Amino acid sequence: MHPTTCTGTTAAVPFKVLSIVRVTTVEELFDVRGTPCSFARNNTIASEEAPIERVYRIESGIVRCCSYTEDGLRQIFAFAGPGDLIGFPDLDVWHFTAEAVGPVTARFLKPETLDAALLSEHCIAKALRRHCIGQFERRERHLIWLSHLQSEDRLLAFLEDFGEVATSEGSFVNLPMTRQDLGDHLGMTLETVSRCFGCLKRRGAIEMDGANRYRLRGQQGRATAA
Amino acid sequence: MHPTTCTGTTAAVPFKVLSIVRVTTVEELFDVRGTPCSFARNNTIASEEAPIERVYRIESGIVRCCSYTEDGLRQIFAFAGPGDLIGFPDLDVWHFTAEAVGPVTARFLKPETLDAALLSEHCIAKALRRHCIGQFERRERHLIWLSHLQSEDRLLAFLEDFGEVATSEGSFVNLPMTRQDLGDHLGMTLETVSRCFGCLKRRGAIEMDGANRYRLRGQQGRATAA
DNA sequence: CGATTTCTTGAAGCGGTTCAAAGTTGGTGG
DNA sequence: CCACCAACTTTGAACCGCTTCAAGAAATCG
Repeated sequence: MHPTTCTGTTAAVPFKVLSIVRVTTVEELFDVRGTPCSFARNNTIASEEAPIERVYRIESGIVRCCSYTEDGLRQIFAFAGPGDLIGFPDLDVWHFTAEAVGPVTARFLKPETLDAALLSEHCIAKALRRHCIGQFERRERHLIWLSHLQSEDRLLAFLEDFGEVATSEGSFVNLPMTRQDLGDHLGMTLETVSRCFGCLKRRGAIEMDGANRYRLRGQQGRATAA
Repeated sequence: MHPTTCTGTTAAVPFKVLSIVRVTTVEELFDVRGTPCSFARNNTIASEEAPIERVYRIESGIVRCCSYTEDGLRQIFAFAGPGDLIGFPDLDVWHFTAEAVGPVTARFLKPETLDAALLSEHCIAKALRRHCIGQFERRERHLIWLSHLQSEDRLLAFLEDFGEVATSEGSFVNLPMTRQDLGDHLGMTLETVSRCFGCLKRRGAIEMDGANRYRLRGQQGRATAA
């Protein structure tokens, strides 16, 4: 039907008029229509089972997306960082809990706003589909970590992955979450996480500056020989 | 824009004219436009990294969706059964391998066909988004199994889950996959899978008719006490 | 029927958990 | 500025569940 020019990256055009302008990317939509908000450390941004009244894009800080089992165990599915989206407009209720690991700033949209954009702009619909699939692939990678890597390599895989997204200051990467958080993400106890940090340091795979800042050192490969 | 009546379930209207008719559900789209095909046991339906030229809906049989790591280990993400969709139109290449566990029949569409439907029918777009999110939630449940349940409960959780979808003949559920397949799905060795079947039988949680047919027996709860 | 694959069972070894205690960090108030 | 407290991290030792290796039983197929 109406052919639409979809540019992948959009330069930050200084919009002042909100009404007529066509918004053709998800990023733009949040920039133009999103409402800023912020959360303190350990605040709950969204609760599992609660109705979805806002969908978020994180601006700064780290959010843990997790689920609590009936026996009180916690599984952290992902740590979401700046630029990441949280929530799908098509769902009625949250399927996970989102909590601020440290201070977090974000922007939110009403699901209806995003829904309307999906109807009128196929580019946005496609971008959202791809986003969903991307998350999907992340979960599958995570599954592979849990079933095929043992603790030390699991932690290393995470650190490599996290380094990609996280802002590295002076080439050290900030790790705002606790050992318990990491354990609940990687399916191991906090003690094992701590021990693995020790092993990785001794092995020379990582360097650390305090307990919460790390830097990868070269291509160290796996502890387990092929 | 054009408001469209979207009925969740569509009665099997006997269409003979393919051209003008509007197709408003994914099911209908596969029924009307899909091409039937079939695969023998252990045939590869799709290979990871290969371009996506067809998206499938399974009609009969079970398909394992998996990925092979560089060290030759296999992770089975899911066993797809009748009615399940395999492949996303938005991706260029397959992000997993799909193989027939036993004989499989399916229907396929060209991604372009589905893409076109997504553009013209918002109902279909929404249905596909929900499908994707559903798969997503499945992976997250799987993650919880892997990190918080031990082998016996993990197998039981799978058997409960699989029983939901699988066709039960005389209330026994057919389990066409091998112990190795189950192990690669549940993150344990084939020996452990076998041993867990033994434990579950002894516990009275399941009944078996041969090695590949099972039946759940009541609410047995978990082996691990709360 | 023999040949191959799949399943079951056993015994030893190892990785991660559990429980326990000490060390470290960061924030608060005297 | 230092003392104190709470939260977090590190380290140690015993224990347990799963893996590994190995052998035998059962099912499947030409």
